[in-house]
This record gives sequence, C-alpha cells and structure tokens, in this order.
Amino acid sequence: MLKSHSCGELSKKDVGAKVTLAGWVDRRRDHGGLIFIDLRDREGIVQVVFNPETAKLCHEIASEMRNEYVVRVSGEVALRPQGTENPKLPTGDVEVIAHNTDILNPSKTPPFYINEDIEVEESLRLKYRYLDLRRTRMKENLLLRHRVVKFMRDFLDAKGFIEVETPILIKSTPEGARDYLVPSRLYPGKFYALPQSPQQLKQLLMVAGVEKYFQIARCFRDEDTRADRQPEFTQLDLEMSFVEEEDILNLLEELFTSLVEIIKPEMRVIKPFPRLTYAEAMEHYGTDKPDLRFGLELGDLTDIVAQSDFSIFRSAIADGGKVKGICAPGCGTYTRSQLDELNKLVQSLGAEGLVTISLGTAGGNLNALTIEMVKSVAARFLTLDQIKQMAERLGAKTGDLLLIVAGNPKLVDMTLSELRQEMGHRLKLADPNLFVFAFIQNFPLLRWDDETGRWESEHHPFTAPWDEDVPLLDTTPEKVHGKHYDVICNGYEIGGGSLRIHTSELQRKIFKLLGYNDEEVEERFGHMLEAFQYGAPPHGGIALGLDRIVMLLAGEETIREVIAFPKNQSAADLTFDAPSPVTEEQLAELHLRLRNE
RNA sequence: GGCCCCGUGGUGUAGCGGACUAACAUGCCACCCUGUCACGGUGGAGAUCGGGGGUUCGAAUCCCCCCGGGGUCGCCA
Repeated sequence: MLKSHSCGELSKKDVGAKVTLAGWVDRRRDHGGLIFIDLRDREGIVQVVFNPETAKLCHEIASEMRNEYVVRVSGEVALRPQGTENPKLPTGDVEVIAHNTDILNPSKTPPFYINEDIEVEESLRLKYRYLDLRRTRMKENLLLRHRVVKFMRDFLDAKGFIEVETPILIKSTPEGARDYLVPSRLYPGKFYALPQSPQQLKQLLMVAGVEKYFQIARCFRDEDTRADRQPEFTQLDLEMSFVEEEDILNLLEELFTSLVEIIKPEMRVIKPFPRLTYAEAMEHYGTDKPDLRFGLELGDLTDIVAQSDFSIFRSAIADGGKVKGICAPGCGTYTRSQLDELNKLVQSLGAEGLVTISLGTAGGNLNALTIEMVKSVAARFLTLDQIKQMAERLGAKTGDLLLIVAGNPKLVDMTLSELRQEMGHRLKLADPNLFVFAFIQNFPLLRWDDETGRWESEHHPFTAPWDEDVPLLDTTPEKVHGKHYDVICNGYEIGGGSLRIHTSELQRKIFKLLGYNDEEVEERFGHMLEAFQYGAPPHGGIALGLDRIVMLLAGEETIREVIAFPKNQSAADLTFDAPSPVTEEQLAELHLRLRNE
C-alpha cells in the first residue's frame, strides 16, 4: 500500500507515530512560511504541516499543490500546539509534520466545489459524477446504501433465506411496462428482454424447492422517469413457500423496524405498522400511498351539498361525480393570491377548480360561526347549516379554511391527495424525524381498462384472488379482491407483493379473464403453467424498492442522489453520454437495419 | 404527448425596458505573509446574459420558436 494509515483515523493515540498518508488535497493554506494542507481520503481529513525550516524540499513541493491533487505525505503525528486544536475536525487534536512528500497526480481545477456542500446544477454533477461522488453528501449516501444492503443480506440470511441470482437476458413479456430489448446475434430477428422484475423466476425457484429466496435485483422498465423512478433500479426481491400474508407482513415489519434502529437510530418508527385497506386509503387520503405522518383526512361532502343551490357542486354530482374536501387548519386568513396559488395547483392536476371556504380569521368553536364570518364564492348558495355540516365533517374550527373539489371521483381523490400533501408541507405537519411505515391491503384484483376494453391486473397476473371471491371471477370480476399488499412510508410506495397463484387451473383462468387466447397463454406463460403442474408449493413474497428506501433514510428528494451513476430525466447517462449510435458492422451482426423516420 | 419552473464569468447568485462599459460571493492566476483551518492582504484575468427571430430609439430584462435541465399528468402488469 502507498499509505500506512487513513487520514481520518488519526488521533491523540497516534502521537509520535511515523505515518505515510495518501489522498486528495482538500484545501491549502499557504502562509508564505508554513503551509497547511488538509489531506482527505475516504475516512476523513487531517491537517499536514509543511515547515520550510525543517523540510525545505518538502515545503517547495507543497507550494505546488492545489485542490484535488493526489499526494502522498510521510511524517510524524504530533499533538497540535496548545490553542490551535480544531474542534470541528475529528482529527483536530493532531497534525502530521511532513518529512517527505510527493505529488502522485496533479488535478485540473474541478468544475465545481468538492470541499463545499453547495447546490450545483445536476447535469453538471452527473457529467462529472466521479467528482460529485467525492463530495461528502454523495460519499455518505454511497456508504449508507452499502450499509442498508449489508443489513438486508445479514437479516435475511439469519432468517434462512438464500440469495439466488437470476438472468438479466430473459424473455419479453409485452404486458406491463415497456421492455428494454436486446437483439440476438445467433437468432436473427429474435430478442432478449431485460427483466422488469424477477417475478416469474422467483416463483420458479419456489417450485424448485428453494423455499426462502431473496436477491438484490436490478430491474429495467422503459418508461418515463420521475424523482423516484429510473429506467433501471434495484429491488430487494424476496419470496417464501408455505406462507400466509401475515408471515410476510410480520417479516417486513421486523426488517424495517430493525433497519431503522440500526442504520438511523435517531429516527422514530410507529409500531405496529398501521394497516389500511385500499378502500380506506382512497376514502380518507385519496391515494393508496398516503403520508401518514399527519392527518388532514379527506371528507366526502357529496350528501351535504347535493341539495344546495351551488351549480358547480350540483352539476358535478349530476354527472356522477362527487364532492370532497379537506380542512387546512388556521388558513382562514389566506389571501386572495395564496388561494389563487392553490387553485392553480388544482387546475394543473386536471380538476376544474377549487372551492375555498374561509371560516373567519380567528380560531374558535364552530358553534360561534356566523354567515358574516364565511368568505367564499359559494357562500351565497349555501346555508349556514350546510357550511357547518361540511366544517364538522372535515374537523374544522373557525379560523380554518375548507378546500373543496368537485368532479370525477378519481380526479377528486387525486387532486385532494396532492392538496393534502401540499398543505401538510406548508404547515410543516410531517415530523421529519418520523417514519410511518404502513401496509395497504385488500386491493381489487382487476381493473377495467377503457382503452383496451378488457380487464387488467391491478398488480400482476400471478396474484392470487381471495379464496371466497373465486366464484366472482365468472360473474363480477370487479368485486374480486387480490391477496396483494403494498408497503408505504411517508407518502412513498416502497414495496408491493402478494400471495401467488400456484395451480395451473386457476392461473389459466386468470389469463383467460385478462383476454388471452389459449395460444397466447401457451406462448407467453406455458413455462409457468407447466411448472405449476409439478408440485408447486403455495408461495408469496414481495419486492421492495431499494432506491426509495435508501432515499428516505438519506433524507433525499430523489433516488438519483442514492444511485452512483443514475440516468437523467431523459433516460440518458451524462457521464458516458449513453445511449449512443453503434456502427453499421454492429447492426449487421445483429441482423438489424435502422428505420428512416 | 400536455402543463409548470429554471438557464447570467469555472461555481452559486443579483440585476427583470435606459444610470449594465453586467454586480456580488467564491474559485482561478501573480505577489506578500510561520499557527492557519471557509487563513489573511494587494493586484489581475475571466460572461457576445442557452441559441435564433421579433417588438422598441434602446433588450440580460418584453413576445415567439428552438435547445438543454428539473418537477408533474399521462405512462410505470
């Protein structure tokens, strides 16, 4: 090794030791005489002193050093002179008196600061990701991710799971997300696909008798990105045989609880994890992944306003819509422009608009509300009694602000869910030191797709229906529940899983219901149906979004901050400038010709 | 594909129709400086204000188009 110690590990106990360090120049302080170099490596920073009187040559070399030069220093660890200790540095009690030094590699001036944690345009960071990763924030995120994965491996190993790798080159399944395709050289006109998840493979591992499987699995989906979605991402994928839903939920609860305890002990977790049905989540929060760190629950006001004279409400209801709202506590004093802002938000989400009802400017008992205190465009179409009923249902006091949206039920829920999130943020209702994990259960198995005119799986076609609902598959498929569950945390879906179908008869029936004819079923899923005929055990599992979990633990806003080399919003890799054209020879070998478009 | 936001020296920002010959901080270069630690001091270089077109006597500033980046809806079984 070119070094004997790490910069960050030195302390009083090393005083007198002869050490050789190697790392990057974090900062240089040149006093004309003495030169101080803050030398940085992965473990931390230590101050090196170059004295022209005791080490002339050494001092001359040091005067050439600039930020991010890679240098090596030999010298003696010394206690700093009294009064010059630096309490801000973990190594601040000591310094290294340089006896010998050399520049291993100079550096151009970096395009942005390495030694300061200030915001830099993300595209620049991504182009020079190798420099960005030197910064404290990114270094810590990489370390955190390592520790999270290590914890998961150890945890599951202790529970008897074994890690199995599954192929990256696999078969395209046109349902679900768009596949990334890989052309085959040996089979002209045929393609592999990259896995959207190892779903079918892990089920086959259950048929294989693995019983408890997990994998840190890379997954690929050719869909548009989001702050929490990348074209390639990582799942903690796991599957168990002979389990019931409760077994899996208990495992997850233990996994997440001890994960936070060990990795982020300063954060709190609510235990046991709340459980909501899908219907409850939609009714109270308008989304299946609510941030449960605060209330602000949605209330359905349809029945109250159905007889009102307010045409916006009445026509929405007449068109089969509904009217729901939330209460923003203490926001009765919101100004016109603040209300306009909220209205704009609502409209940008596709809703017609937002009806606001201010319940006066001072907080107090609802009984004291008078019609004079109420400010709203709807006020003259509503009775005081109706307003009080609405306020009561939304848990409002005087001085609060009611935010009401009318229209298509799905749109109303979506809009209010976003409004709730926005108000929660504005009013700082979410405790930043709290993780509220929760399970969402009782999802519908199927969803009718108007565009394709057929049933689609809410989760995926391998999810088992509730036993008692199986007969409904033939009559009212929309009423069938699936043995599916999601894990959510602070407003993010961080995982979803299910108990699977393990008999070929039921699996075939589901495929049929999804609109596949026998031939298509055979071509696409024949391998699964056949496998299920060779003693497939009952099984189930879950896939957890590792990137999102690490993002939450790191307190970051996007998963890009916890991925070493992420793609940008346009799915490009700015470090490598991928994707890129390939040569005509490469195309020919793959039997491909580009279309002129 | 739709909607919203952003683009000014290397970096981060200010300026939002005339006093801009574009400001501030930091970085960079040179010189001075032996106890600093975001060292300090003096001086210097560095920007056709993302690109194109238009409005105007006059555009970094207003309008249109394009490009790049971010957020989001659709999409993500």
